[in-house]
Amino acid sequence: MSSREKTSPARSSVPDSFDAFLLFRVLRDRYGPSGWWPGETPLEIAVGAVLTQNTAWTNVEKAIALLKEHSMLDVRRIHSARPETLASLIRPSGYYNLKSARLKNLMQVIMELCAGDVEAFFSRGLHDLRSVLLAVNGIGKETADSICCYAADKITFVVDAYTRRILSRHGMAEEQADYETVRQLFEASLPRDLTVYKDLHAYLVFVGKDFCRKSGPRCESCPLKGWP
DNA sequence: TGCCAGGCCGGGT
DNA sequence: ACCCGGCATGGC
Repeated sequence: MSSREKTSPARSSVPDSFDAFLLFRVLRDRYGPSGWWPGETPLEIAVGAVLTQNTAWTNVEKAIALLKEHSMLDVRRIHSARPETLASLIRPSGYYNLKSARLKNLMQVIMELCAGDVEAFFSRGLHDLRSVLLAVNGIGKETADSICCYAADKITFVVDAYTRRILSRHGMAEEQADYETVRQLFEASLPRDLTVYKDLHAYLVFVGKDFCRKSGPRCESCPLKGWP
C-alpha cells in the first residue's frame, strides 16, 4: 500500500539529501569531543535542562551553584521544599516561580514512580521515559529529549532553536518546521550511536552561539559556510 | 539602552 | 490547528 500522502499534515518540504552524519563529521573535526551535557550527575543534568528553558546557560550555572551550596540538588529536598524557597535559590535563572513549580513537578513524578530513586527512574526505556516526562507540566519536547539523551543516555535527538535556525539559514528546512519533523530528519541519517547524538546537538549549539544568533549573523568564519 | 538566551503553557481565534 | 502574551534574570 502506498498509504503515505493523503493524511499527512501540512509538513514542510525538505531536501531529502540532508546527511546529518556528514554534518556530524564536519563539526567533530572542528570541535572534537563536545563534553556535553555540562553537569556531573543525571539529576543535575535534568535540573539544568529545566532551568535553561529560554535562558542563557551562565544564569543556569549560578542557580545550580546556589542549589548545591544549600544542599538542595536532591530529589527529596526539592520535592519537599516550599515553592518560594526553591524559587529564591534558582532566581538567577529567571522565570523562577515557573521553574520552581516545574522542578517540583519533575521531582513529584520521580517520587511517585520510583520512590525518589533517580537511577531507577532513568533506567526506563526511551519511549516510556519520554512519555512520562512529556506528561509533566513544564516539560515539553526539547526538555524531555534533553533529559532522555543526556541524563538517561537514551538515543533521541534534541531539537532546539539553534537547530532550526541553522537548518533554515542553510536552506535545509523551514524555520517553522515542527519538532518531530526535524527530529526525524536527523534520526533518519544518523547511526544509532549515543555519542553521535550527544555531540551533534552540542555542536549545533556551539555553531549557533558563535555564528548563528538571531541578530548579528557573523557567518564569515562559520564552519558551515557554504553548506552543503 | 534594548535585545537576546539551549521553552512551555494556557487562552483565544 | 495556529497564534500570542506571559514568565524574569543577567550579559553584551
